[in-house]
Amino acid sequence: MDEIFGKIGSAQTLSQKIERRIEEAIRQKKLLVGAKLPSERELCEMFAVSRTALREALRRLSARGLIEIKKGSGMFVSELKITDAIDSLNLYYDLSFDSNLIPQIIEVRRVFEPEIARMAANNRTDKDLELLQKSITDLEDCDPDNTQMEADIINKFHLNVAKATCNPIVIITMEPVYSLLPRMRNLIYANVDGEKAFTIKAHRTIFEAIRDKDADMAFKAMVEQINRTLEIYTQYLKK
Amino acid sequence: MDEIFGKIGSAQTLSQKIERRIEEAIRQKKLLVGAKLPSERELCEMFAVSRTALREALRRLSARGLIEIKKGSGMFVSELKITDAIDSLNLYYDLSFDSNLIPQIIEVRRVFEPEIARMAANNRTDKDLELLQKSITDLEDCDPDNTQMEADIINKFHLNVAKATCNPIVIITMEPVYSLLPRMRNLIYANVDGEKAFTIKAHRTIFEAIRDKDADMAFKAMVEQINRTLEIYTQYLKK
DNA sequence: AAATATATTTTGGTATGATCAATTTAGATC
DNA sequence: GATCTAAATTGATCATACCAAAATATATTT
Repeated sequence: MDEIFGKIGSAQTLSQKIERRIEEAIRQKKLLVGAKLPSERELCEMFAVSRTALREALRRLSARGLIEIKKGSGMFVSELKITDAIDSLNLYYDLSFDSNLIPQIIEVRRVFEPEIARMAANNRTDKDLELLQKSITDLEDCDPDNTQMEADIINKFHLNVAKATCNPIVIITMEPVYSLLPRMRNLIYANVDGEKAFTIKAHRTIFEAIRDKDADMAFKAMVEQINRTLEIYTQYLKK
Repeated sequence: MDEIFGKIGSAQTLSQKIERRIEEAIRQKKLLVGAKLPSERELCEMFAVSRTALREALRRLSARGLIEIKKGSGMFVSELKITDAIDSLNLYYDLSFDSNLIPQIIEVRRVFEPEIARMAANNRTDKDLELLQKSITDLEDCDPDNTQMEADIINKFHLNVAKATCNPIVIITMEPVYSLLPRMRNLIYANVDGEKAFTIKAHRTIFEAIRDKDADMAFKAMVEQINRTLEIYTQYLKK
């Protein structure tokens, strides 16, 4: 009990109270996705507040992606997209980008991705395989000078591996991490000769292991791939 | 190019334009963290808009964590906290939670947490150790019948292990997962006799391994703990 | 002169009422 | 029954007034 003088009930503003009320209703599924909210005028009466206060609460909720406001037709509970959260994360990195995070991102990938590859090899569907196959051919066909596109394709491949685990928690867990990759890939690959050939080969190996449902091989191949990424980054740092 | 008929330039509302303008200024560091914005009345004049429109833009920005508004003193560019992004992720998880996901959550933990424990053993600071120590004693002192509190303490312990990795990416990645645990823990522990004794022992072992910087032991102990969780859950399902 | 108490000003928060513009709905027309 | 048109609904913006918290300036006290 060391928080005797913790923050006081933080005098919430009226519009914040309204925001919480509606947010709670959504969290508790009293308002389902797609449901139409009462009109502004009606809500004002129900809450017994002015339109000003009410509208500011609604603006906040829409800024957070909880509701969607359509002029002329009404306000609707929207399905919170994970991109809303990721946008927030990206904004964070835009504002406080710190290249120190790059090794930490790689570390996370080094620890998590091999296991993800193993899971994918065990659980992948034929549909997943098609997507992975497509990423591989896209990568091979990609203009060697277009490093941006190459980076995008590789990201997509890794995201598809995560999808192939058939575990939605894995996907939403890793999505924010992958969303950070474009920030660093260009930086790195642009500076290493002959890297592309290796990259293609490594990814093909991972693909084949998942295709053959060889979980241990998938694990191993992913370890190698990420270790290589780490090496390249370390090299890059020395320059 | 399959989006020939993609959405049109989405008629932005006035307050959204204002929001973007200010957001851009912040992104481009024209407004630095801590900087005080002009007062509402001044901004109205500068943008030549009404207070209503301006305020709604400001409410949005504060909802997203970009600015902080202090009644009576003014509005300030705030240091976007990582917790803003995490809150957003948590909300997403919260809304898309489904008890069918429980085994998949456990699977993710089984794969990720041992590695996290290893990282924690390698990187933990003394400060981290204190927090972990506190969680352990809290757990031992906890009223055996208060399963809710017990669950909270255990969650905190695991979150603190993640923090002890000293890798912010790990925290971002795992925090939303942990935020789901309170929903399932009660469900499970409430139904198993003699579980608490084991739980305490297991967590103490993890703690000691991290304390002694014994990475392999930390890994192993965490594996055991999670496997036990899985067992209990499986038992529970059969009932 | 320094510290304290008080009054004033500044700043964000809320309330009304009016008007504009996009959509939808209801009604009239063919 | 389909189509066009007018009216009603709904969110967006504006202008003005007043409230309340915080900061600042001023007066008072020691």
